[in-house]
Amino acid sequence: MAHDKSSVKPTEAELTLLNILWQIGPATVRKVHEAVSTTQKTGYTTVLKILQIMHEKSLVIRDETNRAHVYAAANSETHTQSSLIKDLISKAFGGSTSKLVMRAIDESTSAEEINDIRQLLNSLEKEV
Amino acid sequence: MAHDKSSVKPTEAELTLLNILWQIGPATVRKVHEAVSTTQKTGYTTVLKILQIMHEKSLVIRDETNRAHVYAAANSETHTQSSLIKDLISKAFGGSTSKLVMRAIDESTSAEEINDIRQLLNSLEKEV
DNA sequence: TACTTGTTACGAGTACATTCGTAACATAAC
DNA sequence: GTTATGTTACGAATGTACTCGTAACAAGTA
Repeated sequence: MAHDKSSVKPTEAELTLLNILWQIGPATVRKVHEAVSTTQKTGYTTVLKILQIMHEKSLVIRDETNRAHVYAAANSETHTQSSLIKDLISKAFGGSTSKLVMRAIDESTSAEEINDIRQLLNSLEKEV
Repeated sequence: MAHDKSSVKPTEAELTLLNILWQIGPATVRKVHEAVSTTQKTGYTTVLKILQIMHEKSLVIRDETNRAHVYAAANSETHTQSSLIKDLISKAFGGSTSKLVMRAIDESTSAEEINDIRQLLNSLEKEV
């Protein structure tokens, strides 16, 4: 029950590795370590250990066919993003999605970003 | 430098207490504990200790005039919400605000919520 | 003054997150 | 078969979050 798939919130270090796995797809520890090393200085066994813990938590799946195990994210990026957003909405926005959206748009200084959001809204208007 | 005002991200327990302080305004430990007790079973000294830690981190300010100190959130709810959103955007949405907004809207099942967001978008369209 | 009440301060224990060194192991190269 | 290389597994150390019991203290009450 404790390590139920949907109830596990990845930690910060775990989220970093998930981002890499979503980007490059299933990968060995070595590949993940190479990728993470471009932005941080983290030891190889640290990456290994975190992936092992994530495996215990079912945050990743692991193919043990070859000697170098191949890790992959257990959940899609979309699914994880949704769950992180829901968590933030409930803890900091009183459960109100629209409040979060408004606050996010307040932060959006880039014109391109605003355009993206505007287009999204337009398509929403048409659908409903 | 470590406890610079803007760089401190409240922990989960801290955010719970901040929510209470934003709601009821400046309050003693007793008041905060009473409020938190309606939804959780947390000891009085636990609330006290967390408020003391938050004071060290400058997440709250404290009036020591009376024997029972009066605590208040150091930053506005809006400011804190913005900083939490920025954090999430950078860690789980590749820095893209619009991606977060889209994902948030995907989650928004309530018609009322969607209406709120639509109105927000309409006002945005007019402004720009 | 002694007692009761309510408060802050302190310290310790538990749990989790993160780090990495070392050992154990498998496989390939020689 | 021995060695070198690359891998996983294990365990320990550190730091942070959270919890609460107990002590110390302040102030009113009898």
